[in-house]
Amino acid sequence: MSKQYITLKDIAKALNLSASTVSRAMKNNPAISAETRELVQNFARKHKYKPNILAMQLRTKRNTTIGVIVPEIVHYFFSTVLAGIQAEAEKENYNILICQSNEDYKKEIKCVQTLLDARVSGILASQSKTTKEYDHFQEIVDNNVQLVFFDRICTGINTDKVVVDDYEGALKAVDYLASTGCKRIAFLGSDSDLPISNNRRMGYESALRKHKIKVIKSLIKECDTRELAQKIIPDMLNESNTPDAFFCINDEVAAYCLQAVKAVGFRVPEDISICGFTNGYLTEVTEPTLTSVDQHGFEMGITAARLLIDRIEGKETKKGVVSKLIKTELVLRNSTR
Amino acid sequence: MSKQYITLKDIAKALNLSASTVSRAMKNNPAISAETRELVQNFARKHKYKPNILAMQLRTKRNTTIGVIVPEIVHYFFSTVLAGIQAEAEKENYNILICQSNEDYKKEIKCVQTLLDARVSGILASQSKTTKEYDHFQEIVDNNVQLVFFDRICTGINTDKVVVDDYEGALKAVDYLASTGCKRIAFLGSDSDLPISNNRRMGYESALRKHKIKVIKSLIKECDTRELAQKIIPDMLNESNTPDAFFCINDEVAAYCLQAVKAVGFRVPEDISICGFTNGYLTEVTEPTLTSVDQHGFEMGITAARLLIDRIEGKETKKGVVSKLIKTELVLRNSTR
DNA sequence: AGATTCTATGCAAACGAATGCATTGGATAT
DNA sequence: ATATCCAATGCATTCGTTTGCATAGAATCT
Repeated sequence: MSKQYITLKDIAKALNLSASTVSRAMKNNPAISAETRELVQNFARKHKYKPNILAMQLRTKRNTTIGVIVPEIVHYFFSTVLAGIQAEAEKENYNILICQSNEDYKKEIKCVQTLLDARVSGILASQSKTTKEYDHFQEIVDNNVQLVFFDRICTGINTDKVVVDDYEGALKAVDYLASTGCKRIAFLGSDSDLPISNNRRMGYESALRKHKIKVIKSLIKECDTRELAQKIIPDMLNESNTPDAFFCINDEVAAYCLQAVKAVGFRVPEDISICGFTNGYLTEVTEPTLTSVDQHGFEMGITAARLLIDRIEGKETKKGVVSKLIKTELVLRNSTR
Repeated sequence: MSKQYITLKDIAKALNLSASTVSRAMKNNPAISAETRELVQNFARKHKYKPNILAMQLRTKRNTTIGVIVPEIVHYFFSTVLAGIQAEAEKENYNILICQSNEDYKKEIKCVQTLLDARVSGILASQSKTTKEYDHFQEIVDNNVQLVFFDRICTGINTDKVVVDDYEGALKAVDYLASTGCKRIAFLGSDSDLPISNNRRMGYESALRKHKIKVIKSLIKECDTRELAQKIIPDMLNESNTPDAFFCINDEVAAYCLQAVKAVGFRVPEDISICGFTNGYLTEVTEPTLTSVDQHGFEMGITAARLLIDRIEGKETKKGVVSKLIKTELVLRNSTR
């Protein structure tokens, strides 16, 4: 279709030079005289010459596109990470190709295929919740394509990763809750296969131990969506010994938790404290506003992209697996004492 | 770096055929005998042959990547549109390259360059708020690259577009407000240069006229961010004749409006009704929940991608400009009577 | 002046796939 | 038996760049 772009050969012909000379002149190759260089570059500028990246990449076998696989685009945290990836990639003149798995294993496989087909030189991935097998990720590695996981890492495969310090985030949050007098702190988590949930539970338990509070099984639930929140939380509030705090796996659950708690007549934070995880849009518009653990998604995106690009360009030379931790930050608002 | 992929030539050598035969066999070219076809395709499958898209595109000069320019990725509406674009593009085996202008004119120019450099065959764009000149968009057209605007269209350039029916959305919302008895309905809009804001104001005014309510200048403000909301709204509430409804340009402003209104002691919706625009995450977690106009971002993404791909493939043959309207939907919740 | 070096350039072959145009061998027609 | 045709395959070129190597002419050395 579009064929209006001018090529090296066109320039060469116009200037009575060979394509190789033009190529070198454009790249400031010292073998080319200053005059010709100027001549060529001026001509190129004037005629808006754009090198054909396809041809370039075909020839040099190096490609400046990286692929990203996220479970969902319409999601505060992931879109924040995407923004970070985009920022860093752009700085390094990489393009990013984005795929969405929709939390679906089959779709995730298709994403991998799409990205490998596109010959990306590296992939940043966050695993879908439903993924239990890893052959598709293994295929990436087998094809010598760099792979870095972020946030939802894949435990079945040994490769670089960037994760939020979930343990520490949970620890700080629950420590804070306990230090303000909460004794029966509930943990609303996710599938315990997911490291992010598991690590937070460990942080949660550590904090409890630190405060000499017993870990009670019935206060730990798998509850990571709006639907589950609206089903599970009212039940928990009906039991004899109601929680006096909820530490939630994400802001959404925390927000619906807030509603459920208020609906039953408890005051927040006087009777029950609530803390979320993400620190996204929602935190400022709930009533009361929501205390939450910030995951620094933008920074995570930058870090992950940085690491991937360093791998691609051979600047990160560590032989084994590189793991980076992104620090969390507890942001206090009015849903906690 | 990555050179492990197997090529047509490799297959040819292994099977003692020529590359052209292999190429044709892979494409089910009838000139090739059934046996050879099977032979080749089985071999290819077994060795996970992936055609090199770069080479293919270089040769055929058609490229299946489309670029997208959005003002912000971390934004409910735009991320929804992105998801729609992604879904449609994937269905048609197109890849999408995403750029973010950050509402910055200079950055937007850079986005265009990046996408043209990448030789995308089409671009979907939503203009940044700060853009007042259009040379960069013109360059897209000049290079014979297809261009479709969505949502924030560029008035300075004559090309296909997909927009929300802002006029009708505003009309429906304000009509509803008036029909529930609101008499002094404020409009919190955006820069009047932006068609989306202007069209909504017109819808707003039409609704008022329909209900024989006078349009009052002081009830129309430019207020499209959290910061402005927190500054402007309290002032409006302090005036003698306070509004009894706010129709806001987005959910965010509506949510902060809600807070400001309640802070002064008004009840929502009894004293003052509030209506947002977007119908995103926020609407369910405010108190009361927020009535809002749904923009059907996902559908917009699909429609825009569809149109662009049809243009690229020559299936949309209309000579002039194609404009598509996405219908809105008023979603009633508890912030309106 | 002849040999050597350097400077600036061009030639040609890649990269991987697609494709118009041969070419081959066998089958059919005459 | 020869001419004709078709089916199946190969050759060679092309897309736009890059790059090792060759080469031309000028400059320097001896």
